[in-house]
Amino acid sequence: MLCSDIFFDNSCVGGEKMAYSTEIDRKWQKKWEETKLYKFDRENLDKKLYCLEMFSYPSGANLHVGHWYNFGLTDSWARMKRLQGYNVFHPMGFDAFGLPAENYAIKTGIHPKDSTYRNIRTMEKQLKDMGATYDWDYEIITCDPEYYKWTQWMFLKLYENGLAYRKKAPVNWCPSCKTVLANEQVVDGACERCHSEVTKRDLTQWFFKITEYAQELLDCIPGLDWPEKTKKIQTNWIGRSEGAEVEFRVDGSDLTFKVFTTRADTLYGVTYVVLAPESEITDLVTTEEYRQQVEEYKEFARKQTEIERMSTVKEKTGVFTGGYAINPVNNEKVPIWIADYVLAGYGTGCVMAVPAHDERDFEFAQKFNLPIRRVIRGMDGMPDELPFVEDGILVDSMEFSGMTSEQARDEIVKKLEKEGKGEKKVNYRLRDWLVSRQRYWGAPIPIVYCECCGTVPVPEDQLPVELPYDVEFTPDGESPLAKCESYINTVCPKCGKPAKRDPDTLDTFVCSSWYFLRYPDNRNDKEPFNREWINKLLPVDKYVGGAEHASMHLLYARFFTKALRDMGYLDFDEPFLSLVHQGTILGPDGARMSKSRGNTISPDEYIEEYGSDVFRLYLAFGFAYTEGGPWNDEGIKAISRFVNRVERLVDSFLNARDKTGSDRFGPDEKELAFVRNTAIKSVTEDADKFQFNTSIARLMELTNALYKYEALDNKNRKYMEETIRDLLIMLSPFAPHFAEEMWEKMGYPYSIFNEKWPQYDPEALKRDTVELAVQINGQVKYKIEVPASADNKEIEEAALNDEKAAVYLKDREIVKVIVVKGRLVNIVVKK
RNA sequence: GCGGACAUGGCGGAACUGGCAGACGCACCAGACUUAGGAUCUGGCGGGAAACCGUGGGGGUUCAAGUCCCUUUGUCCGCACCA
Repeated sequence: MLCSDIFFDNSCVGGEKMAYSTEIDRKWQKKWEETKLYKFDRENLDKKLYCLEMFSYPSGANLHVGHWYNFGLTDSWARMKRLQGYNVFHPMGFDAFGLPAENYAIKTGIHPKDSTYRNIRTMEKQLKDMGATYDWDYEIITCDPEYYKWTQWMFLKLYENGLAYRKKAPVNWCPSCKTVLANEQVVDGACERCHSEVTKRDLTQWFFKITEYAQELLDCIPGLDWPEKTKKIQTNWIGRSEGAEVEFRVDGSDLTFKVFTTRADTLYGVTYVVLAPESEITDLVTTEEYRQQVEEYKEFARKQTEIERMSTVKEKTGVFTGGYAINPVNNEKVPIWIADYVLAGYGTGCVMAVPAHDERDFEFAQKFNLPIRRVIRGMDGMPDELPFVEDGILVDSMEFSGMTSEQARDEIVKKLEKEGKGEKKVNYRLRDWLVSRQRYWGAPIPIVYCECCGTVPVPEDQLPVELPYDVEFTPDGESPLAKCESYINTVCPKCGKPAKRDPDTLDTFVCSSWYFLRYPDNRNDKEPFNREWINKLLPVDKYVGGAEHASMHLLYARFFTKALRDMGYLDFDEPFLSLVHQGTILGPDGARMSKSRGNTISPDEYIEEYGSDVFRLYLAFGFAYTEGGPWNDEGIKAISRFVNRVERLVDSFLNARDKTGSDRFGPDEKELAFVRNTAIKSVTEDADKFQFNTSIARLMELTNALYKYEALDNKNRKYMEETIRDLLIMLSPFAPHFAEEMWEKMGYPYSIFNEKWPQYDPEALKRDTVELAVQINGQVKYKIEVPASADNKEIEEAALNDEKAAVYLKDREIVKVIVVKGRLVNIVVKK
């Protein structure tokens, strides 16, 4: 038993202490810090590269596999870029406001501020243990008053520029989180965070006018180096739709209302109009006789949860208001209904119903016995039973009859335009961003309400509006800050009379909408950032984080950037030029990791056993980066073996260093050179596009080739050393501590990270002869060896004259021969 | 319901612009070294006795298809009464 360690441990080869471990990690982390290896160089900005991971929420637990996958591998990428001569700016910080800390406080009584800062300390330590290249001088923490002061400043600037406004509107309410939510935070009718069913509440809340930028947000998407999927999500989220706005008059009154339609060609088929139950004009058109049923229906609609309302299978409901509208194209009187299939937030909240040519209207009309009038026929006898929703030829539409739908849309709107009753209109699905939250742990909204002066922004020199510490934050639907007398009661900055502060805090997405702008200038206490300086450092060149932020953070950050540009604070259009999403590492059972499933993988245990580099390397090698996949214990063991294999290679090289070698450059060296240069080329290209698995594969091949070469009796030690040198440099981004240790072992000067990334020699990739596959009618039958320089004619001859060819060509006619240089020869024959 | 992505050995995953499918690794098998092996090294490894067959299923285009087109199934994602 006593000896088992020695026997079963691989640490005693060649009498020297072997095996990379956490000790090596610590050794180099210390040295890197002491020598300030990763300090960003503020001078040489012509080759700057801003590499950023989405910062994270400081949770109490240790870093999980997902953090390592995102941070560790992006760090490898950053390290490679550094070796390639880039001046890499790679900061890290914390998205520290948010619900978990507050909920934790409600449960345990520990103040969010205390738990958050404690968690941040733990996480900082863990991130340092990971050995990433972060320059901590640029750290930011969004719950620091020095940071949220500027978040509040952002709010005020948006307010001054008409991009922040307050309105009363039906807003999404999560009964469990006891706060409102932005549209983006409602997923399938449920709260994104706690999955409770979201309901509607009529509240006065702050909004950011992101819709003002809908078109530009859409227009810039094609130019972004982002995953297509993410671009598509944003495009759909913005949801541009072209149509017309048409004005209807209410019968017997001066009142008018507009409807948005993409099918102006069907205007002659309108048989009724429908208002959203929440629409303000509902009350105005409702007649006394129908008032009660309208009120009852409004109540019914209001009570529904989002999930109920969104259900497309449910039967249509609605009631007649008693009022009538006049169709502007033919002055026909049509009844006005209200129904919850019309959404208050989209378009004008009113639709013209054309049951003959719209499925929803058709269903509704059938149920309530409303007239259905065909005005479109299918083209060329195309089947056109109702509801016929395609384009076609107009019928029964006065002078427009006979036109195509496309033509009629234009002509009808033109006519309405002349009469001032309609115009072309682009509509967006995107709604303004609701930013108020009835919670404590967030940046306070810097607004004061004064009885005399009304809504008064807090003057800049009074920022930050600090969060009070002693607060009762049990949520009851009212903002915790509202109950904090000392906070809520203040004086009006304008007139000095008593006034009240806004009791809400800002959505944490506001904090993360501009943090990338603050990193480069995080100590600036005069302004959020210096314009000239961030114009030099931004945009972010490579942004890496989860795909779940496609329609929220990434859209908001783009909006902020554009708004700040237009307000004159910066001079670029987009914050993140290139974006990568990491995949998800699943549990060994292939399911999403979760405590309840008991399939979580704790990085710490593996790091303790194998060291941080082995863990990182496994994450790099075992998965397609953007896909992720199931964890596999065997995989990490394999990587550990690979690391040991490299170390043994270095050791055996060193043991024989003094022995004489040759300086020949024969076939063996040529073969080694081929593998070496292939590796350089492939690793450079693959790692650049976050294809780490194939990068590591090429390094394994190079290691295998070196082993093969090492086994030879007579070798060119100088060339072998050069090759090992390249191997270590290329391995260093992925296994930084280990590579640094091997580098030192080889006797090279500190640090490997100050070396130059190797460049491949195209000559070494050329082989003297190449093997080509020969196909007969597309099937590979045999192989031939030809000089690499052979032209098509020579290759064809070699293929046809090969001794193996005869069998296949006997009694057959050669139709043609296709030669693909360097690949194959295809001989097409027939009997 | 609409839109998109994906589907490759026992497993994780490779495959340029249509050009030898299965790189690299795991697992497995054999051998070597060994008192020993869960260490290390060497070799093998899609199926099939072979002809041949093989990239979810079916069809097509092409000299040639994992890759392009049509269709179908399954998984995942986005949107979901958007007028």
